[in-house]
Amino acid sequence: MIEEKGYARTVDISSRLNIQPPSVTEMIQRMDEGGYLIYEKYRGLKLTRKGKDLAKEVCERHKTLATFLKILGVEEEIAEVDACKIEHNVNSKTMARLTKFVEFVQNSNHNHLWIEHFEHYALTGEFICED
Amino acid sequence: MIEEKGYARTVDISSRLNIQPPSVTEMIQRMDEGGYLIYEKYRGLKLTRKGKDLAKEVCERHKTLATFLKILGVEEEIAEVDACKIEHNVNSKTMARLTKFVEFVQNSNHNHLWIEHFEHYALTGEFICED
DNA sequence: TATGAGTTTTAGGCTAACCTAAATTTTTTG
DNA sequence: CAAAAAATTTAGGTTAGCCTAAAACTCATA
Repeated sequence: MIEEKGYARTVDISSRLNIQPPSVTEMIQRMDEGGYLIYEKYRGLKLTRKGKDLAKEVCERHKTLATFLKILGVEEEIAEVDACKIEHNVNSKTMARLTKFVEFVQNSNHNHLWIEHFEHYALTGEFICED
Repeated sequence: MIEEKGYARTVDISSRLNIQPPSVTEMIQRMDEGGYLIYEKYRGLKLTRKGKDLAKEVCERHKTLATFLKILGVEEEIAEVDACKIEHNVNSKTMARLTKFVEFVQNSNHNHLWIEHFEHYALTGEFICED
């Protein structure tokens, strides 16, 4: 519904995050104090530059983490949930490393044989040896 | 110092965790209520079976996560800190997958060429192609 | 344009996890 | 073995992040 309207109401956020509307208002007020958004009571809010930058960073962290977990064979849904739990807590050097890893797997041309080998190991406990 | 004595005092725990002694006492009391340990005021405490099992599980999670991050090239210290932050939040299916991955890297006989390739990529941004 | 449905906010409350200051207990030592 | 030092606990306070119930506001429409 957010997508249709082009903006989010308090209720939209509260149902998306599975929390009650007053919690949303409260957090909006704290984000206003922190300078992440500009807020006008009952009327709406707008992200500031600072807010947008943070949002973008967290989104990217999330995407990277989720993709990463999926590469390792974690189910989509679990990967998404776990990415949420990790995205705020991890050192940025760690994130940088995970990002590199995802790039490495996704951007190189030759198909990563080792991933198939890993999947085989995860499934059977056996190592495929090519010598 | 804990290692020398064979047991931990409130102060040992508080300095290890960088929190004040009253916070330690408080948590000990909560863990007592939860059945994770048996506690005698001013005298000491002892982990129950339940407490030991949980401790063991969290230790293993920690070890796996830290090893995992180090395999990906995260610095030792950062890996340890981040492992602490993640160890309580991640789905056990995800943990299982990470465990498999660590086993896969550590137990297979042939040296994982892809890790060298990844390190090269992380360093230079270039892919090594062998064809 | 007044009203009622729906939305948003306020008010007040809860718990977890920390804190400091002060009281209590244990341990050390002169 | 008593007094001082150290460790531990209690008492009381804070903040974040949630909650419910009630008040305030908006807006469509009758």
